Amino acid sequence: MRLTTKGRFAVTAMIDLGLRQSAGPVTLAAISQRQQISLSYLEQLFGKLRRNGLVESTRGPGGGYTLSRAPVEISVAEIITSVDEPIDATQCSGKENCLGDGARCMTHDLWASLNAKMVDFLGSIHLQQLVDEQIAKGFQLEEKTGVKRAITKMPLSKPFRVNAPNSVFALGNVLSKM
Amino acid sequence: MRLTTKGRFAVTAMIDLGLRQSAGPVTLAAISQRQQISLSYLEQLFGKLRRNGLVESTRGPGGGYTLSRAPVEISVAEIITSVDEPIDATQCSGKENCLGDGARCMTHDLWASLNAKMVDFLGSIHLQQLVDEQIAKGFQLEEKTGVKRAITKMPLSKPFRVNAPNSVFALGNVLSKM
DNA sequence: GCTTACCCGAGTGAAACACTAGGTTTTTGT
DNA sequence: ACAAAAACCTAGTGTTTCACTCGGGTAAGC
Repeated sequence: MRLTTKGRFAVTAMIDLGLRQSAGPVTLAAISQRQQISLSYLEQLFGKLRRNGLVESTRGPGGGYTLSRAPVEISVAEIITSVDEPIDATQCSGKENCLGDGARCMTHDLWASLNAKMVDFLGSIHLQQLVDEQIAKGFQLEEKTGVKRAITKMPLSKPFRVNAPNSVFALGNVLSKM
Repeated sequence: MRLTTKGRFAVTAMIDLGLRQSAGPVTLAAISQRQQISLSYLEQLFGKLRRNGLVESTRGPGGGYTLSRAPVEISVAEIITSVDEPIDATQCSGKENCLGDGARCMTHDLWASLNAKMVDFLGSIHLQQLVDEQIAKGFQLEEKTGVKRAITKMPLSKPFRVNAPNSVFALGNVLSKM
């Protein structure tokens, strides 16, 4: 599993979806505006999410995306591994005797077990929890403005570019607390 | 926090260090050979580890690196955050009102809390545990070959290049289990 | 048949990754 | 004093990934 902003975008979008899907399919255009994520980028992410069975799509006007399962049954691990599917893990991929002289490759077992712990952990956090957290923090659904698709043309404040693959899980140096 | 092979290299090297530092400082050249990590790359990583107070160095012949604390007091989170120090987290870094119309930025709180959980988790895993795990799996220290620095010139099997920033925590799709 | 919205692939600049090259400095053994 | 060993440092280099744009295509609703 890899942790980047890509994963964050996916999780964020999924929460947005979880918060609003009660009113029917949610369009990517709407998520793009609310979460300031490029529409085309969202399309790529949701393509993967759909192919991994996390969301379902309905096309045409009034269409959009819906969660294909209850938010309780979607884990953060699933979302993240869906969008950046890992290619290969260890440099000695597969082979047991990676150091030549019969010595076991430390990296192998080690990282596998650490990986398992990570997946367990992120697998234990479900979308429902994150959605609830947002509601608890004061999220309120906007009133549906009477007519469906009332505001067709809007200023549309383009999501500005962030090109940096900036770090997820940023934090001040942990050491400073010791 | 970002999870890549960079972090894995650092953790692996630190375990190697933890396993052998009882016999005095460990050279990067030795770690490089054992773990198949480029020497210069290791130097860069250990430069950061040293500046973050995780290891101490002694120069000159017979020198090398030692852990600056007991393995019980070094967490995986510290190692990882030491080598790839995060630059910036959210795209709306710092600002509260990121969406303009007073709406709070969902990403902010959300990712902060998820981050905290991750750091807590990786902070709860200590080097000692990983070292013990290796010992349990059959690790044995080589006999010190009498003379210090006995084998000066060796075949030296150069670590081969892996250039891909390949994924850490790789795993088969989680979905397939559901 | 127009609009809406999902779908898809190819391409792009910037950044990070995983190194290499080539040095300098400090310490040790002779 | 000298050479070797080791840490230290800076500046590069090719590849990959990130985050995104562009330009179309396809399915559904009015």
